[in-house]
Amino acid sequence: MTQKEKSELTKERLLNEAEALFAQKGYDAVSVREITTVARCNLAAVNYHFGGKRKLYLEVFRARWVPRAERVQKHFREGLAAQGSASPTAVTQALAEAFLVGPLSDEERHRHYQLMTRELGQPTEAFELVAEQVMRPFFKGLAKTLRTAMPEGLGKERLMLNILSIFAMVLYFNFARVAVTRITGCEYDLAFKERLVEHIVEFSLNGLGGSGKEKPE
Amino acid sequence: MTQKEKSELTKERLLNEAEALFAQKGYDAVSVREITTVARCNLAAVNYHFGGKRKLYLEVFRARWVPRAERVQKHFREGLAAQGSASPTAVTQALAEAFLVGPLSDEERHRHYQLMTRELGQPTEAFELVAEQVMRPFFKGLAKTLRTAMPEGLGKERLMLNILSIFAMVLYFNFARVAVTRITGCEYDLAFKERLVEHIVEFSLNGLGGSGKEKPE
DNA sequence: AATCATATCAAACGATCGTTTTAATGTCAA
DNA sequence: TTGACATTAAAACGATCGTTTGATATGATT
Repeated sequence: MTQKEKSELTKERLLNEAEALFAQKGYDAVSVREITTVARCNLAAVNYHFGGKRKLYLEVFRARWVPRAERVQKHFREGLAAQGSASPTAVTQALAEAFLVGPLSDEERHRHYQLMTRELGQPTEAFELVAEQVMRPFFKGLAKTLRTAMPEGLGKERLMLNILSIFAMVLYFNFARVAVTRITGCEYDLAFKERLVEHIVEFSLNGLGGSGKEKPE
Repeated sequence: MTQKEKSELTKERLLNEAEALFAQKGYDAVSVREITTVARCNLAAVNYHFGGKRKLYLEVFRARWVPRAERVQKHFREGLAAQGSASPTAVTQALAEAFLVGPLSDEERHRHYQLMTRELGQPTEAFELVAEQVMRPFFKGLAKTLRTAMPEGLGKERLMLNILSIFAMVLYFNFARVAVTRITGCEYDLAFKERLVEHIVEFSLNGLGGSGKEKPE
């Protein structure tokens, strides 16, 4: 193995472990020593390869988060195309499927949304990256897709709020797993996650009305 | 002013400033020196009055967060009673009103949900407090209220998921204000917050279907 | 084989962290 | 007024933080 390849492996390990730790504990709660220890390399490696802790954090988003988000988006577009329709039902179904199941492993998805939620609550430079390279093009395309299938009277803002509300549930049920488990008593096994997808799709499409018609007062 | 009263004022200032900083930056990103500086007291005051940084954090939840949550719950119950009905519509309306407007000032509410969301994503001892003293009784009562108004076939789990989904939106739109502003282009002024309440209520009740009927394919 | 560039390493840097210690100050009862 | 007590204040503690340094080892180049 060449020198260059070994160096690349070290960078890979650092990115992987850094992402896992940042997602799990947040930027401030993770030390460079902790990262380099689990990545089995020297303390100075972070500064040597990335130029510092902050830049490693940003590189996690550049080299890991953004590409993964693009994979999810691609999966969504293909799923929507496969349905042959851009109705709200089809879009919602495809959205929920892509973001809750999609091309990611469960562990990957958990990390993904943890990082995202942290940035949402406390935006840093990384959020600029995500907003510009991932969110903006996605929302632009999605709004265009949906506009043709929804009533013309529906303003752009309402459209955005609808999409954001679906996101809210997706992020929440991934971010707050521990709490959700505690409240519902359900572990995040395959069966529960399937029910979760079903619920979010149904709720997004029909709200409370979908899972039970309102009794007359 | 007596000695005791002055001491209480110091504790009050510490609790207030600590809560604001913890909500804004998260536990790890806030130092005891920062808290004591903005609270205009000595560095040692945190240890003297609360026994340490961790215990101050817990006291923020005990003395500030839990009582505030109980105020919100009281407001919800009264709002529901005023409607004279426990239909899903009435409950949703009362929920959204209590949690998005309710008895709290905007700043208070923002802090409240920031702290909550941080605990959801990374539960500490404080989450135990919240789960036991606030969430458990609330969900218990809410489930009981809703069960009579919803179809009998609707399982307890689905009921929980519906409530959690409303929570998800409430938390999200409070926690991710910066991002929401960035995406929608809307500032969190009074008008936008009113539209937000309207949206969440409508979305919770009718999903996407409520804000625009699906076009035939 | 000799030279150079690169990656890794142990060690130490100054800064800041939460906490403790010790002294000074103010308050209230006796 | 004096002694006891509670609170504040300044200073220092050891630990850990992110980063830098200089030495060493390793692979590539001439």
